[in-house]
Amino acid sequence: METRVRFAPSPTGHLHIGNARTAILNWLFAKHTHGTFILRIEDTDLARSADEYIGQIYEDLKWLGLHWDEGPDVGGPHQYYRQSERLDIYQQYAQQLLASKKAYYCFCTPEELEQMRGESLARREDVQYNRKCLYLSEEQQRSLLAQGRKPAIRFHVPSGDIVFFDLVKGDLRFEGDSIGDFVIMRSEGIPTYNFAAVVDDGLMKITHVIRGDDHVSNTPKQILLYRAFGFELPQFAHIPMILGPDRTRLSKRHGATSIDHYRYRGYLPEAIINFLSLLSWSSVSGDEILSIQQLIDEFDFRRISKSAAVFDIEKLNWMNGYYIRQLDNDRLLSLVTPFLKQANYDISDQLRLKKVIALIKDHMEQLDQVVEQAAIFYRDQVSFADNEARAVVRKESSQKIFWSFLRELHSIAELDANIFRDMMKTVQKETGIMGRDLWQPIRVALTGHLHGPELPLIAEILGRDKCEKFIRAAISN
RNA sequence: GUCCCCAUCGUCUAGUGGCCUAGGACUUAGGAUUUUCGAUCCUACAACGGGGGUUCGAUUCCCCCUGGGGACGCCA
Repeated sequence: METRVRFAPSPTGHLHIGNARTAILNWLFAKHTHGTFILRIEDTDLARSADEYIGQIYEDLKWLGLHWDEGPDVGGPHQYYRQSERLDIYQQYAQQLLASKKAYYCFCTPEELEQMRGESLARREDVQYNRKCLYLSEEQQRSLLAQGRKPAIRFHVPSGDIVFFDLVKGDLRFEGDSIGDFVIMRSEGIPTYNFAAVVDDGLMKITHVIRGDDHVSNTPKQILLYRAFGFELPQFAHIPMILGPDRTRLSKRHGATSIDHYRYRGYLPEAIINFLSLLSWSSVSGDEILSIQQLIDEFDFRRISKSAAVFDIEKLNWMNGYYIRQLDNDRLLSLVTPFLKQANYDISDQLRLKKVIALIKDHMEQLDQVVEQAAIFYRDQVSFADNEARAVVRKESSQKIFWSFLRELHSIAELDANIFRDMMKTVQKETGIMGRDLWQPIRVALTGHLHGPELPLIAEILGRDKCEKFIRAAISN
């Protein structure tokens, strides 16, 4: 049987890390099984949904490389793929439940419901709808309707346990009595999430529902709906949540959580996918650096752990740096160019830029760091990073080195890495200073930093004249 | 309050009764290399939440406790 999975985000903001992980897992599974990956936009929350976010979701997904086979923009055999365009379908299915008495009108107002909830809570009782409207007679309903009251529609939850097998959680059991009659249609004729999702998943013939852990308690409700409609039940796979460092659900207060933030900071999609895959999952081999193809090949629900995972930015950074180091220089050059342009660097000398990139490649964990890393090559004046750097330059021995270095510089016409090394040897002999004490002052004079890329190559790229200028500046500092 | 789920180094995880003196990765600390820095390589620190069972033997199976998370909405 062909597998059909869907990623169904709500356009209420940017694509979130957690949602992205859900999308990735759905996509990986679709690829693994040669199935169909569907994008469905769940925009039934009129107040919070916005069209602009739909475009952003497309962009983020495309950037990650997760292309969909059916969706609002590409169409497909189960038109439409935006819930706001399917309102009449939901209406029709709701009427069907009403007719078969599996659902009923509820005239309670939000205020009344709120009050009821408050009272139950105060009495330390279960907060469930009390089925007040279930017992309304036909006449009462008619008169309420005649008054112009707009009722919501509630599903009448039958008693009895609901059991199902979850691909990652295993056997799950819920007591029917612990589930209250839930609203499937709001008074304005808009479906609620649980209802719309089931109608769509049923109609779109979704075979596997892969989604976040936070939906497990929705699942029994949905199963009841599937049964009420006679839809074939999909397989469920509830993947663990991603947590912040304080072990609560990852959210804005933990820092950047939207995928586009990571895109703009210069994280690589393959690093993001690799990293996110490793949350609550591990490969059989234990390898952690895995290509997209390997992730597709190795996808297996049985290897997804049941417990939540903390999002560790440190490890993501390391992994992104690793992926950057693996990039070939031309590719890195093109990836990094937009950042340099944005920072107004004069990158007309591409040959020089290439040397710069090759040099700082090992020092980057995010692409946007190219701006600060390359800064030393695109300025006319050295500024010292901190007091420690300034102190190094001011040391008496450092000043000795500078004078000696300057003399050497005057004896040459052109500077390259090898000549620089020879010069350093001479300076060492002349001053009797060696090792760190010799190299660090020159590094700081040339770059302003205590740390940085290989010094001879820095000198080569800077060139004779700039080196002279910077050393002179360090002397008079 | 009710329902559901989870529990191995600081973090991500391996582990499905003996191979575990619990393995790997990130982080941190040392070292090697580099006459400097980074990258790289090596080494080290560091965990089975507690209590009961079952068993010849429990990280692994069962129960309780504790801790954490999620849901209980005319949000998704």
